[in-house]
Amino acid sequence: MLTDTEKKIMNSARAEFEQKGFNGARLQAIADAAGISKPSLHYYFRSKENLFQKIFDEALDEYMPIVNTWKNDSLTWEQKIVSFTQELVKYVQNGHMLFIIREINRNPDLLEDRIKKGKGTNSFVTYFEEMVQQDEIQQTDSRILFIMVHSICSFPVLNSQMFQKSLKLSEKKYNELMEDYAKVVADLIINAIKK
Amino acid sequence: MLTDTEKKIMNSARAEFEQKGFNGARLQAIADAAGISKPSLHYYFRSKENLFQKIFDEALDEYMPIVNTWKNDSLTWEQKIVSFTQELVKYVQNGHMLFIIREINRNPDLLEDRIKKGKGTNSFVTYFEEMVQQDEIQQTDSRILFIMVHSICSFPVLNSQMFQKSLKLSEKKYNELMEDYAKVVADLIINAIKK
DNA sequence: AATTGGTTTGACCATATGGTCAGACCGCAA
DNA sequence: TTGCGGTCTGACCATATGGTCAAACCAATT
Repeated sequence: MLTDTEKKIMNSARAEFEQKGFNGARLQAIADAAGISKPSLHYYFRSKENLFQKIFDEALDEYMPIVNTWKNDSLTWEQKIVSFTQELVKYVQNGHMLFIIREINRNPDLLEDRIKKGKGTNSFVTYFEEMVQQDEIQQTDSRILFIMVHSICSFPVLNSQMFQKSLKLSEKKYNELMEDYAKVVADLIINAIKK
Repeated sequence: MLTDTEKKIMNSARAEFEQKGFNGARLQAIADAAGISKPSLHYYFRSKENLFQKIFDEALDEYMPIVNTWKNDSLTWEQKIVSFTQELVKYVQNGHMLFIIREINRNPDLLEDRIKKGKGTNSFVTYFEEMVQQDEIQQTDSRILFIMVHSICSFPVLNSQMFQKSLKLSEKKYNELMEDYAKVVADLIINAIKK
């Protein structure tokens, strides 16, 4: 269990690391935001590296907890796709996607270490494999579908700044467009793979 | 025109900044890689900030020089999509996409400044607008199509590490899959928007 | 009141890093 | 040869930053 102080530290550390990245993050800033002194940081978490590991691990743990959609047998495959895309977009919007990608790129060992530690990347590959078996779906490589759906849902959030400028939209307008996007895109995907 | 030394510096600076990010990059490392001394860096480029700006601007300039596809009138719209997706995937693979996204996220002013400086983000929005007019295409929001196509092509490259682990593929196998991906995905997009 | 164990911090250290400066180096024109 | 403009660098500086340590603080126990 985490003490009160540890929670405060984790919270401000998460904010700092996510916004600035490992290299940009400052322990002093984390300490200040948590309302404690720098030595206290080291008292609870040995080092910057160690604190970062905790935050990063946590981010990967929380990566996509959207399993309900797939387990719900009363949904048709079309409904599952609609629900999944919407949930995924929503998830990425509040999530740690860019943080994870950025830091993995900085240091690929982060993923390797984690896999060695047992915790795999909990993916939804199998769900896609099953879905593609459906009679009404044309023959499709489930892996390609898997990658495509994730891309469609994640990238517009990651790259929002560029898209906003390209389309000359305010942040508000862009977010409005995103709501449409999630719906329209699900239909397009369904349309694309339906026989 | 750039002197020989300036070119060497730009090259090693580009490599360093792209791999480590602004905060992770070290001027000493750039100087070493260029085979010159640190003061020489400051002689040619006033400061780290300034050198970074040059590299970043250049990266944005080179962002997607794939205009030929669209200007080629002998191609059907289907062929254009096929060609465009393949070119785009190829571009992102060698490109600076993650670098750009990472740094914009670190400091959104980077984009703002550039737009104020006149250089817009050269997008392909208009091409999509025109294409969607086609009779054989069902009514589609060109902006959504624009975002979707870019996402499909860019994200698999950015997030390659995660996808590799999720799908339990070696880097080699993943790159092979990517070749299929570019083709298959074009068909899926066409299928999705065709009447 | 005194002791003890866990918690917290001011003061400090070693190192890394961006940046500066006086002077060396070098090709070339006078 | 000399002088000059441009190029280049060793030595140095100021500051930021991760990390340490001895001492203070404090609640609970005896």
